[in-house]
Amino acid sequence: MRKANIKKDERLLDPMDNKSVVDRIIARITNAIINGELLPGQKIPTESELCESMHVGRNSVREAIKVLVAMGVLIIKRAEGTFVAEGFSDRMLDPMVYGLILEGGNTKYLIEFRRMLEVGVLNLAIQNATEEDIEKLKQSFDRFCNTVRNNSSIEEILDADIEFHRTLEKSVHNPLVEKICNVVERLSRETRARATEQFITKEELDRICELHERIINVLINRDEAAVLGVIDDHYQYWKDEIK
Amino acid sequence: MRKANIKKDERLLDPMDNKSVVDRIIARITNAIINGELLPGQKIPTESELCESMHVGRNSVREAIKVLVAMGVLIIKRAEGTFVAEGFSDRMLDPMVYGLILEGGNTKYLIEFRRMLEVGVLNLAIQNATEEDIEKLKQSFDRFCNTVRNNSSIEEILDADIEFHRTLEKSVHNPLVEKICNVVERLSRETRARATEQFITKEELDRICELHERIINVLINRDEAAVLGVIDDHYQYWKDEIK
DNA sequence: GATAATTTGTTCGTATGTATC
DNA sequence: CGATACATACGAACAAATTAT
Repeated sequence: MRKANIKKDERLLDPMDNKSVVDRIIARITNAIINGELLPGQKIPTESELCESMHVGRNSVREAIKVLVAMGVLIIKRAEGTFVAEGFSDRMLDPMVYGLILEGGNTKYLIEFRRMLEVGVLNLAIQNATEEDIEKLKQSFDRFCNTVRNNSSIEEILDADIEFHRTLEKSVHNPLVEKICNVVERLSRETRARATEQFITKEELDRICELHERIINVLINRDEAAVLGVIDDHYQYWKDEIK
Repeated sequence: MRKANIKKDERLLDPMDNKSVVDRIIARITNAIINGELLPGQKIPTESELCESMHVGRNSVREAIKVLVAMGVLIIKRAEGTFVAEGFSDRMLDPMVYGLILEGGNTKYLIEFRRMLEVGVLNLAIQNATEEDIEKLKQSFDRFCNTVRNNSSIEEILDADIEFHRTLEKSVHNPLVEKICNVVERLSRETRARATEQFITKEELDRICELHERIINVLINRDEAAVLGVIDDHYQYWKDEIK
């Protein structure tokens, strides 16, 4: 009956007036988490208890919990209980993955975003990386070069490349940034595999090793001014893949 | 019986061997979307049909659909059917929101990420913005200055600021970047509100107008070298809010 | 080690609300 | 208005997994 007609886009947590029973349960649980009633790692009431306390059916409770589990907010341990997750979860970025797929496989936007992320990561690494981080990065670089010069398959080279970038991202010391980079890398892997097939000549492989070395040098010298140029050169290869 | 024992971390879509009935249904639907069997905007089979074709209970189908709806992958039109979403949905980033909350309200990571995004946005805008975009941004800047100098409330100033940044982000012409910035802005709004209360003196307000103007100038002059400095200055204010 | 209790997983049946024709 | 199709919601029952006794 009541038309509500709230402002409009003030969603994003706190549905509150969503008539759906399931949504109300979701809101109730998430609010409890936000308010600190439910702390990370803590056990939430059993399904039956939630049914009773909220006067709703068990199936509705289950649907609500399932949603939160899929989002990575709750973790179910069967026959033991349901618990609030602690910190980030991989699956929190899954919906973004679906979004990219539904966006029509437009890899252009993804590649552009990835480039943006890499620039940001290098900038942040310049600020936050420790000497130990840099040491690890050097080791990662050596492994990458060995892989490249060892006549490895594209898959292996790509893995080594990703490992290098992961190490770099770790040196930022920001789990949020790390998780997002993670997903973007996995998503753009196929595109990169196709792009990588093109510069399989020895000279190009040498050159890409050199580019990685330049990244390390920029980091060591904390040379912010050089960041954009390095990443741009690094991207020049598969830039043409953008259709 | 069969233990499968897949490689390892090859999750991220394609669970496939998850014993859970609900997860299998989710996998089936998402795979159909990825393979192109189900196209964006298309209607998926009814709950009953899915029950029958997969030999599972109706509740399991409902739980699976609920999950995908919560992720923004499916859209239910009551009494009409359930449809595959087209493109991004705001709720695809909700899980990230929860992730930040569970990460212990550590706003440091969020602010750092936001700063990274702004640098990236400005860089991309320099590459992609049209003259028309810049014109719109100037208008947005004027509105912002008027709001600031009109003795407005913090809320109003913040809204005007966000509007300015939204305009800037639009000029990047990348929906993925736009969506992510969107969410990050909404998330960091509270933190910024607290920070903004501190520099309420007239001189500071003038200065923040000037900073916005500098952003525009950097864009007009396509001055990539100045990007980092501008954003850093822009952040100097609420940098101390990082605890 | 075996049994019982607890808790989640799955299914079925049924009734209700809501939109379309 | 009625008929139909579909989603929403509840309740009951049994299966499976884990823990505690």
